[in-house]
Amino acid sequence: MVFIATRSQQEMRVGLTDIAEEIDSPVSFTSKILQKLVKSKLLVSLKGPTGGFEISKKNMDTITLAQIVSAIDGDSIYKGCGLGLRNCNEHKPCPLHFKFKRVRDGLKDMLEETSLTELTQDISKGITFLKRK
Amino acid sequence: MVFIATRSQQEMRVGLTDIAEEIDSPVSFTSKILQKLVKSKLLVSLKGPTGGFEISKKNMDTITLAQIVSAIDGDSIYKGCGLGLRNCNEHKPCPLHFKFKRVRDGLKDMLEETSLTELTQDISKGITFLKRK
DNA sequence: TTAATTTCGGACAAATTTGTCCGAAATTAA
DNA sequence: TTAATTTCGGACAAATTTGTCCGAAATTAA
Repeated sequence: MVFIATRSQQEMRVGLTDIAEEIDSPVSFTSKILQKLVKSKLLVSLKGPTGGFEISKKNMDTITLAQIVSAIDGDSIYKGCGLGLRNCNEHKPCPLHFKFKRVRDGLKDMLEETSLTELTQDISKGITFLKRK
Repeated sequence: MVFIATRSQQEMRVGLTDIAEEIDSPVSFTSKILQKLVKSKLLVSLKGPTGGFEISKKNMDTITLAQIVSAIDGDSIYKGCGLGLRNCNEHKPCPLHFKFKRVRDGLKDMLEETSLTELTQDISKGITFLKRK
């Protein structure tokens, strides 16, 4: 998504093969994940020659990492007891409940507060990288 | 481990079947995990009638959650890039590197700072629970 | 010594996640 | 209209994780 976003900012559409290559992921497998993102409306795909994937600039600002994660893996990361107990809840907490909650909320907050544009900007500023050249 | 620890504090040894039942986990599968913990010396097992598992009190204080996690799953949780990139490191960070590091270090610190006795004490105080009765 | 009880270890099996293949559908440009 | 190019979708396959089975080994108590 970060790679597509950087290209979209340059008004460039990017093909499946380029994406897969950039992130070192199998083409067909990458395709499956992109399909999920398209279904979740986080991404637009266009078929045929000159086709590929793109993210509209307006969308880019509103897309958070949390949305991307949910689109791909569902929201199972946010659920469940740290010890895997079925009966654990706020009222009957397991021994790890509150400490675990603190860590998980940290992850949740990070994902919800980080936008796609934010990461994309760091790339264009040259302070972060997707692939060593 | 928490369950065994609470029993060990009462000078009681506990059998595989009791452990599996308490944590709602298949007996044989539980057995495999306990074997790993025994090999890592976090736990002592005794065969034969009146046999079972126990944790020496002195060990209990020194055992951290991090040790337990490492014994079962290895230390893969502490490694790897948040975006799954191979070339990501401090010097060539991926866009998520530092934010991800913060969250993961949060988990790492929590696991390293929490001792088994600590969780066990909360149980005996009745402020946390392993199984709803 | 013997029978009962318990963990151990290895070989499997089931479930889930990750990855592959290929024809169909859609679209572009000539 | 046609050929080329691209994503889509479903059916599979491989790899990994989770779970099962069962005989062997060890130990206890009678």
